[in-house]
Amino acid sequence: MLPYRAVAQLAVGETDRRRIRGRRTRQAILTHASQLASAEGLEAVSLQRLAGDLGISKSGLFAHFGSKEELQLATVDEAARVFTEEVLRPGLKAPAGLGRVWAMCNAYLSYLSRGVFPGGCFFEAAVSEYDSKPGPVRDSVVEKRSYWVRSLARAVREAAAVGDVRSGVDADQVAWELSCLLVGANGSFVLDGAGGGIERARRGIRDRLEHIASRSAKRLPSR
Amino acid sequence: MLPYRAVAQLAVGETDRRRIRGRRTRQAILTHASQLASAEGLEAVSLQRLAGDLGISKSGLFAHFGSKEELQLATVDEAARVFTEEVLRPGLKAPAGLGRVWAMCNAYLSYLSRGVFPGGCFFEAAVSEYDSKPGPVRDSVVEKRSYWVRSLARAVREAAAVGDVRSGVDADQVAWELSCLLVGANGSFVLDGAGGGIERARRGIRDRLEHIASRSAKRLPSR
DNA sequence: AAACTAATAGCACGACCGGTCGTATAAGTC
DNA sequence: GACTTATACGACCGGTCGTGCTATTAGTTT
Repeated sequence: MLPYRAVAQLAVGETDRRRIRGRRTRQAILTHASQLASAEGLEAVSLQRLAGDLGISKSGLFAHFGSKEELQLATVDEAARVFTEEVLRPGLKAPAGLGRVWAMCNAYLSYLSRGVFPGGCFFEAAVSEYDSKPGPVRDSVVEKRSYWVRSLARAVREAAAVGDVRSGVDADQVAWELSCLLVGANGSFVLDGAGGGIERARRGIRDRLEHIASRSAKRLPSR
Repeated sequence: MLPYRAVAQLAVGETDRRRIRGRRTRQAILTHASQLASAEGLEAVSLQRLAGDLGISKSGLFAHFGSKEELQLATVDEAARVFTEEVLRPGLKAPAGLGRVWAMCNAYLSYLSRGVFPGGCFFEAAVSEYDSKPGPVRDSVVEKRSYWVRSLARAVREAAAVGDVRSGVDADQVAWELSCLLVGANGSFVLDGAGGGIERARRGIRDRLEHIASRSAKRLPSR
């Protein structure tokens, strides 16, 4: 591996402005940290490991964050940025209705199967790692995950508002069940790699959505 | 070959207090270790922590197992013993049919809400902790968890065999979806303590079972 | 009571952890 | 040129980890 300086300079080029180099390094750290954390857990990402992988010194890395916890929080934020880009944004492009709910679920399943994070969904891994470790990291992770489930619930309510959903359907219950199937897909995907769980989840979600669809709702696309 | 005296001691069995003392210590260690691991993860159960909690020395504890991995494997086995007693056995008491599937799911939900393990289901915690850490511990945990899902699938097939299930239903798909809802209940229970997720899961599972029930199937009890 | 042995304790090791410190270099400013 | 600030390095600290070696305690046998 090239020494750090060579890499940073290659990346930045000749029009070197101040602070750019540090930012690049920081971004490289966070990218690698979030990938690693999805697979091995946030706690397993030690300063030493991270610095070794990136070919920089532990103390140099440390100086970017000031504490382990700050590094972890920044890693979570980076993962949230990726999640927004890879799941929320494409899912919300679909027009409101059951089609949007379906698109959001498929965006999540695609994000899994494309291996955006090598260890499956970053937030599922982080939530189950931190579920009983109180502190800022847990708070951040839980909040960001719950935002996703709330977005699903909102999409279901919007679908009801545009007349896609039969009356008497509990939107929060539906969203909760959908998120269970998505989490299950993540689990199966992580455990046995293949896409079996993802197809199972797609089938289950389609069933569930067709079951609550009103007669006037459009048919769901195949994916 | 054992010396004759050792054979004699083995024959006397329970009346030998020397062996008893060691066994009781070992059992106390494993009970505490499995409880702790469900809440904080298997890796967080260090010899130091465990010995401190139990008021014994680290090396004394260590001598019972010979390695950290052996301790972890024994802890997993202990958790499996508890799971069998608290979930599988009561669930399988119900006669074959959809009622048994319902009973198994309810046994699991009861095992959650009674707090048999303080950190929710031991195996869900362990699986997500070890999903990308190859080795004997992962193998053991994954095998025991998949045994539970296979048991669910078998119960669904039995229900079909006794005529409780409409034709054309994919038993493995149903079992997979049920396990997703149960896992979701565990997640909600661990995250926000209350029984909201458990009731959500019960509702979802009941819906799902009624949806696949044949006309001849008996009504499900309230729980 | 002495001998024996399983169970437990004491102690030290090397590896790794997060974190601190002083120092060196590179780039921008005066 | 000298000065400033951002950036990274190497050496080191106290602490925890799993583990091994040796001593001690307690219960049984003779």
